[in-house]
Parts: sequence; structure tokens; C-alpha cells
Amino acid sequence: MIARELSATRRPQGPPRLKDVASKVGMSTATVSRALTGRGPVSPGTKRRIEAAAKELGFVASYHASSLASGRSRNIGVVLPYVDRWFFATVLDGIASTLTAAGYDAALYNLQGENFRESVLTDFLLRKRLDAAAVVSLRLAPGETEQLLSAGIPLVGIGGSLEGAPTISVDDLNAGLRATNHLIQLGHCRIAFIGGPPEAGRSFPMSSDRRRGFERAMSTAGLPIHERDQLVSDFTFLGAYQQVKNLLAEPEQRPTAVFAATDEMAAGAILAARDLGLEIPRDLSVIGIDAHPLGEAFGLTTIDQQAHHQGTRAAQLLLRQLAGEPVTAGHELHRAHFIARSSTAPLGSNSSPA
Amino acid sequence: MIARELSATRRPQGPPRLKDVASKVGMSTATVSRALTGRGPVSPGTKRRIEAAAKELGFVASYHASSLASGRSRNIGVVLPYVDRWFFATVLDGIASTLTAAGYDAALYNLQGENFRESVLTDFLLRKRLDAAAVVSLRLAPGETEQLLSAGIPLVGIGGSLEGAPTISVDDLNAGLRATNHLIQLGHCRIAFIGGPPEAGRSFPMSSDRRRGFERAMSTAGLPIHERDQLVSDFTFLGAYQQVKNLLAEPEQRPTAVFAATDEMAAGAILAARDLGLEIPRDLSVIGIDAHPLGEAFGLTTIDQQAHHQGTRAAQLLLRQLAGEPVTAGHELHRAHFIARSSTAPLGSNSSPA
DNA sequence: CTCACTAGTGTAAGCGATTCCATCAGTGGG
DNA sequence: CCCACTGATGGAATCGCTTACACTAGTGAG
Repeated sequence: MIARELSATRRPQGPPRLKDVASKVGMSTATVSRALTGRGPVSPGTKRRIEAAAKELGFVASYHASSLASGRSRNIGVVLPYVDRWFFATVLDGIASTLTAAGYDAALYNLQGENFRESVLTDFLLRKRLDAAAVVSLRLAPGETEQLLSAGIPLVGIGGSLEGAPTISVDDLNAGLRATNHLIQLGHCRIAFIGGPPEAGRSFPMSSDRRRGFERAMSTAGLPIHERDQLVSDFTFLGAYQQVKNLLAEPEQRPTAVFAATDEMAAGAILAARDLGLEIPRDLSVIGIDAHPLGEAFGLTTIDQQAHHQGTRAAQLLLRQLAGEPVTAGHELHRAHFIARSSTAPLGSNSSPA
Repeated sequence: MIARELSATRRPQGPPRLKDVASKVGMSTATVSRALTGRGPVSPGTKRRIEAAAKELGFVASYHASSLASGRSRNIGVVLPYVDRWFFATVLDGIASTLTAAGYDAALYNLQGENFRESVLTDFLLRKRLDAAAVVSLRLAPGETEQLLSAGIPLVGIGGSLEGAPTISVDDLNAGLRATNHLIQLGHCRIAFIGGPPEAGRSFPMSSDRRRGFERAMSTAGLPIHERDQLVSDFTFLGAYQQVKNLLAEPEQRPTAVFAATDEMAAGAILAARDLGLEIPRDLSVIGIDAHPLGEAFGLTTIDQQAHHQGTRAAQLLLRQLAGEPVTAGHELHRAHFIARSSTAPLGSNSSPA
């Protein structure tokens, strides 16, 4: 019991209750509730009066009471492995702003440690703490997805397939293909690729499809892939910087182009090349993927995967499902956009960009 | 009503209720609740049996029911102006991980648009949707803070003072002073400063104290500040890159050192200088503030403001207040740590770092 | 002119916990 | 040997809404 004062008569300064609005307009709480939530029939006149009274009193429905009674909580979970990395922060921003605009809350579940995974799903989602969830770049166990879906909790996945739920991702294979073909068309034969680790716990291998696109494009063009040019980094600028610097340090077997799975790594590659005295794009062409703001200053040619839009879109799908509209559980493969800047040029050209 | 089946007897596969645990161990729900929440006396034996039963049934208390009944919601709001900028994402990460570890949820309120401000405070906080809130780099109206505090909602501010609530920030003035003095000691006389805009809506002017530190250090050293060297950018790498490139384009009145209010801007400055053929630190010394991971690859000398730690610390303060411990409402000024790298060197030295 | 419907409203039963109060068995002091 | 007290427990009243169901009055069809 929080406030069991002198029965319901006195309530010094607490926020107004539904009851207060009801008595102010001389109607039952049922009608007031219907008027305010928009569920169930209420005559236009009554509705207007109730809304006015509610506004005047500054009434806002108790979140927990209404959630408990209705089973809906206007709270959507966003589950992701990192918040402090560009892609995730940007997707999160897209999701959160869309949800907020629709009157939903975004609750953040950062699964960096992997430790809280179980409790997040079991405790929060299944216990109706959340109405829906967006899962970013994380692999759910087959049973988990099913469990959530069958409990009627809409799900949407970003950057990795989620059995039975709609999924959004950029066409990574295609992006990898296009990036590589761009370099090949410019005459490059010896192309290095730098991506992330093949897999990290429950998170999706973020760059493997891009790597696959690279490999396919190379073999289609009949170009050999040198073991030495296949770099693996941690997606950071610094990591890529170091890897690429090592790679380029020996002039005799240096690639003429680098395809980095993300712009941050691409920018690191450019810096590394410059630190070795190479000129971009004269001595080395570099292409990335992301449209990271960093790339602009580096003149980085890249492929825009529209991270923010992916987030917005995911949120829309969830909202639509919550509104009762049927949403097909397929994979929504966004096509990425090529952004040509000055970090790539024809092989052997004299420093002028492509 | 959500599930008014055949009275309470049938409940096909829904999650177990407190009642179920109670009947399993043959005790009242009151005792079970006490055992599980740890409030009120329960004999050790009973407690053990209850916990075992709860675990076996996979019982987890309904979030909304317990919030409604107890008035506590285990949900803490994080209010910030951006999520997709390094500092904020990092602080958020620190806050969220600390809260999650303590069993609290972090609800995200991104006030980028400024539009939702009112509703966030009024609707969510005051309606007991949130137990507490961390306000990052945002200025609350004097009345708002008071209203929240008097409603018993713990508040903590990061990066800007919040009347009546504990506040955390790095000592920006001191950091600005030290960064500038570092350059002065190296013999630089003509030092440029690049910071953010003086003020942006309700958010705190993020770099004005750093600028003030710069100005004070310069005047203490008797050095003139050239109007032309006072740059204002938008905190982005690209923005700083452009500004600094313009600044350095005219060789005759070029500063010999740049102090950037953030590492991202400092890195942009370095790139700009390099693009103009300048060598760092031989031709230009650059210092930043942040310890942004980007800085490492650029060899950027910087001052670490420990963004992640600030977040962690803020979360701890909130948790402590929620636990009933008194927390003094003062300003907690963290001292930043100097990180010497290779982007600064004595004026006129031959390329060897400081 | 009835009758089946619908729209508008009220009554009251939950939602699933927490917690106040009463009850009751031990227990150490006087 | 009695009593005030403490620790463990149960009964039942909330917390503040939503909504099933009952009811009334109007409305167009037959």
C-alpha cells in the first residue's frame, strides 16, 4: 500500500486519477477510459468534454495500471550487442525516434556481455514487460523466437535472419559484389579485403556476406585471392589502421586496392596508407561500406547501407504489427546506394579520382 | 479483461503467477511475496522452499503488477540530446550496463527534436513510469527539476548543472587550461581553438568551458588570441576538417598549434592539415579532448574525460539514491587524464614528437 | 406497431502483485 | 508463572486502470 490515507476522500497533491476526471464530468470511469483510449463507443459530445476535463486536470493515465489491466505496455525493447559503435547507435537512433514519435518507449537491452541474454528474453519479453522487440544483429536460439512469437510478441530482426519474423537488412552480398566490381572495373587485380571476425558469440557475423560478395566477384573475374590480403579486424578504425599498415609495409607484394567491410575500417586503411607515404587514390584505391560521416572527409568512395533508415523501417514494421496489420515474415533486403567519391581511381592513373 | 476464461481454474500455458508458487509450497501469496522480494520476515527454511519452487516453475513477477502495487518500477530514464554521437553513446553505454547489471531497465529518451521534452518529464517521470532519471547535457527548466525532486524522483545530471541534484562532469575549464598550457609550454604562441556552437536549444554548450580554459591560459601567458583562429564547428570530424582546412589554407598567417574541444574535431584537423601537405607535429601540433578511439590511430595527444566512467558513475549515484542512501546534491567534478601521444611537439622541432 | 439492433453508458470484476493488520506461537524478564 | 514482545504467517484490501456484461433508449426494417 502506498497511500492509505483517510480513505479515498483526501489525496493532498497526488496526480489526478481517472476517477477524478470521471467525477468532474459526472460520468463513470468506464466512459472516461473509453473516451481517452479511443476503445469503445463514446458520443462525440461526451468525448469532447472528457478530453477537456482531462487536459484541465493534467490527467495522464498511470502507466502501470493501464498496462496491468490491458496487457499492453507501450514499451518496445531494442536488443543489440553494442551501443557505442556507429552502426548500432545509428540504427538505435532511427528506431528510438520513430517509436517515441508514435508514443512508445524504447527500452535498451545491451547484450555486450552475453550474460543477460536469457533474462532479457525470459523475464522481460515473456512477462509482458515489452510489447514487441527489435533484435539487431543478434542470433536468437530457434526456440526463443518461436516462444516469443507464439506469445504474440511482434519481433523484427535487423541484419540477420530471425526465423518466422520479418527481417530487414541491406543486401550485403550484393554490396560486396558491387564494391569489388567497381575496383575490378578500374583495372585492379590485386585487391585486399578487410572484414570482421567470422563470428562472435550470438551476434551475427557482420561482414561475412560482404566478404562472400568480394570472393564471388573476384572468382567471376578470374582474379586470384591472395591469402595474405585477407585481413580480419575488429571493425574499429584503429584495428584496420594497424592491419592495413602491416599489409602495406612490404612494397613488393602490395595490393593496389582495398575493400573494407565498413567505412571506419576503410578510413583506417586510408590513414595507414598515407602514413606509409602512399597517395590515395594514386597508389591505392580504397572503398568501404556504410556512408559513415567519417568517410566524407576522407573522400571515401562507399556504399550507403542506410543504417538510420533500417532502424526507422524496423520500428515501422513493429508499430504496424502492433496495430494489427498483418506483416509478412519475410526478409526485406534493402539495396544499398553507391556513393562515388575520390578514394578510388583507375589502376595506374595519375592521381585523378575515378 | 484479457483472459477471463473459465474462472481462475484453467490457465492453459500462461506464465506462472505468484499464486501458483504459493499453492505449490502451500503458503499464502503474502509470504511468497515477502520471500521473493526480501521485504519482511520469512523463516530461512520457508524462504528456501519458496525460492526453489519459484525457480522450478520459472516464476517471474509481473512487472506491471508489482510496479502498480509497490510504486517502484525498476525503470530508469536516460534523457539525452543525441545517441549517435560518440560521447553520448559512450555515456549511455556506461549508464545502461550499470543499470542492467543492477536489475534495472534503461529507457531511452532522445530529445534531439526538443519536441517531446514536455511530455517526457510530465507524463513519464511524474506518472511513476520511471523511478529515476539521468539527464545528459540537457538544461532543465528550474521548475521542472524541483517538481521531479519533490515528487521523490532521484535525478542526476551529466555534463551540466542541475539545480538541487547531484551532477557529474569533467572539469572542462581545467582540461582546457591544461591542453592549452601544454601547447604553450612547447613554445607555441599562435594557437587556434575549434569548439562547438555557443549554445544549442536546451542542451548545454558543450565546449564553452574548454574554450574559456583556452582563453584564460592564453591571457595568463600573455598571448594574443586571433579572432581568425577561433573556429566554431558542429562537433563532427567533417565539420572540423573543413573549418581547419580553410584556416590553414593561407600559409602566411597560420597557427602553429590547434586545440580542438573534442578528439573527433582534432582528428579532422589533423586530416585537414595533412591534406594541405603539412606534417604533424612538425608543422602543426594538435591536441584534443576525449580519448576517442579514433585518436589512437592519429597519434593524437588528448585529455581523457572518461565518458564511459561518467555514465557508470551517474548510474551508481542513482542506484544509491534509490537504495535510500543520502547523496549530496553537489557537483562532482572529475579530473581528466592527460594522454601524451605524437601529435604535439615543441615549436620548430624537427618532427620528433613532444 | 413491433422487433432486432446499435450506440452510449454504468456496474463491477478483474489484472497480479504488495503490504497493512491481525493472529499466533515462542521466549526471556520480572 | 504471567506478560509484553518478537518473528512468522495468512487474510484481504488496495494500486489505478480496462473491459465484459447489463441495461436503456433510439432507429429502421418488416
